[in-house]
Amino acid sequence: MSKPGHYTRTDVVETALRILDEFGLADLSMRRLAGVLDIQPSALYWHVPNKQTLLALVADQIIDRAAPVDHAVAGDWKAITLAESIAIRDALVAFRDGAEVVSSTLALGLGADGALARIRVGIDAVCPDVEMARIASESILFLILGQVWHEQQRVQADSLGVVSPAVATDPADLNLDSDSLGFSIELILGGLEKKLAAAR
Amino acid sequence: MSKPGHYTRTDVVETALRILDEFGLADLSMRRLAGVLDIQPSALYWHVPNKQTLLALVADQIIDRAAPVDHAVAGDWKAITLAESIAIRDALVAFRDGAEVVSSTLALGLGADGALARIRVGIDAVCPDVEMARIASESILFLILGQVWHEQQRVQADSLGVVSPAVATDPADLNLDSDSLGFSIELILGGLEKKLAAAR
DNA sequence: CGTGTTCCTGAACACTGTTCATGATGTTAG
DNA sequence: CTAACATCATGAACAGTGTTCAGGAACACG
Repeated sequence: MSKPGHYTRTDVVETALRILDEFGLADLSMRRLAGVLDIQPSALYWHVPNKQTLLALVADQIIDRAAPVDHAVAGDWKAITLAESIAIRDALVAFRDGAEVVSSTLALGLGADGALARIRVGIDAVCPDVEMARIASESILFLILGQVWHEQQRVQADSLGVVSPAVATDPADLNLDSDSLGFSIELILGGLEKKLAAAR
Repeated sequence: MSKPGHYTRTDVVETALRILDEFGLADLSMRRLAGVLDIQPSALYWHVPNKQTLLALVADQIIDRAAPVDHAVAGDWKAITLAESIAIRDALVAFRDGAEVVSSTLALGLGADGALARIRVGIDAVCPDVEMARIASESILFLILGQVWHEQQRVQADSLGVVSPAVATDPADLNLDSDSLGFSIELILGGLEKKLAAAR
């Protein structure tokens, strides 16, 4: 970095994203971000009203970078929803502390709505009750966020050497966790299918 | 407060719990806690190694105060699991920012394991696959935490007057949210029942 | 040339969690 | 009764945090 000229809002968000990925959310401070950009901390407040909305923009970036899903190749509505969910999971895993950032942004209602929208498309196609569809897709989103957050926090705890090496994160467990997320989503989709059949 | 004598660890945790409930997590600082106890902030570090474990103790208190469930009166395993889940939800709702405190404590693996244990009892009774039972109960816990966290954050946002009054929290919505949590848990339990039937 | 917008400086405010040497209690042992 | 000890607190300090604000360079437009 240390470009001499002026910065744009996009530059600030992208740099924040890099700091987040390299050093984690705890080390993503306004002063550090300003330092990397070779700028005074106060200068950041021209681009962004406060840190919370900065984090919301970061969260949006994380979600927006989730890989697209080809619905034709995926299959039926359950396969589509599952594929979209995995895509979002992968996007969260791609950045350090991604789940925590998106979680709090979502809780504050400041953005990252794209995630919910992508989960909903497959469900809306077969679920006429919009309230039911909302609850089901929100449930899946909570599942993803909770799981990935838990996983990422455990990785960080391991790297700090707090946990005994016997239970430390085995690389093989990551695939296993991906499977377990798929399994829990299948639980919800199976339950939803049952409800839909009963309603008809 | 402002008792002259010495304090015990329980006193500290209980006072923290009261501050949390009255002013929220953001206003629960070590200095404020010390101030309420009429004590220097450094004195807290005799009772507790750091703030994180203090919050873990607070989280444990929140979970421990969840109302017990009479399994005989509840019904089958699904009814038991649902009743336990609702009990935990109510415990989280009982304290301001309760879901956020328990969430982060759980993510850090510092406590609040009682919640997961209570959700598991009904599932373990019918699910022989322990891995499957673990995933299912964790899913339900994530669902509860995500939902209540979202709800509590929205209430706080409303009280700050950030949101338009038209979408502000209607007291009637609280029951509705309780219903929606029950519904999403039923989705998982229904899906699990399906998987169990298929396995046999 | 002057006016206005854009982006940034530098200092300050009011906090935060945490550490450390010191000290005042009260209990227990010789 | 006195000496030792664990218990619980003090007060100052350190190193950070998000945020505000008056001011100042650099550039574009008419």
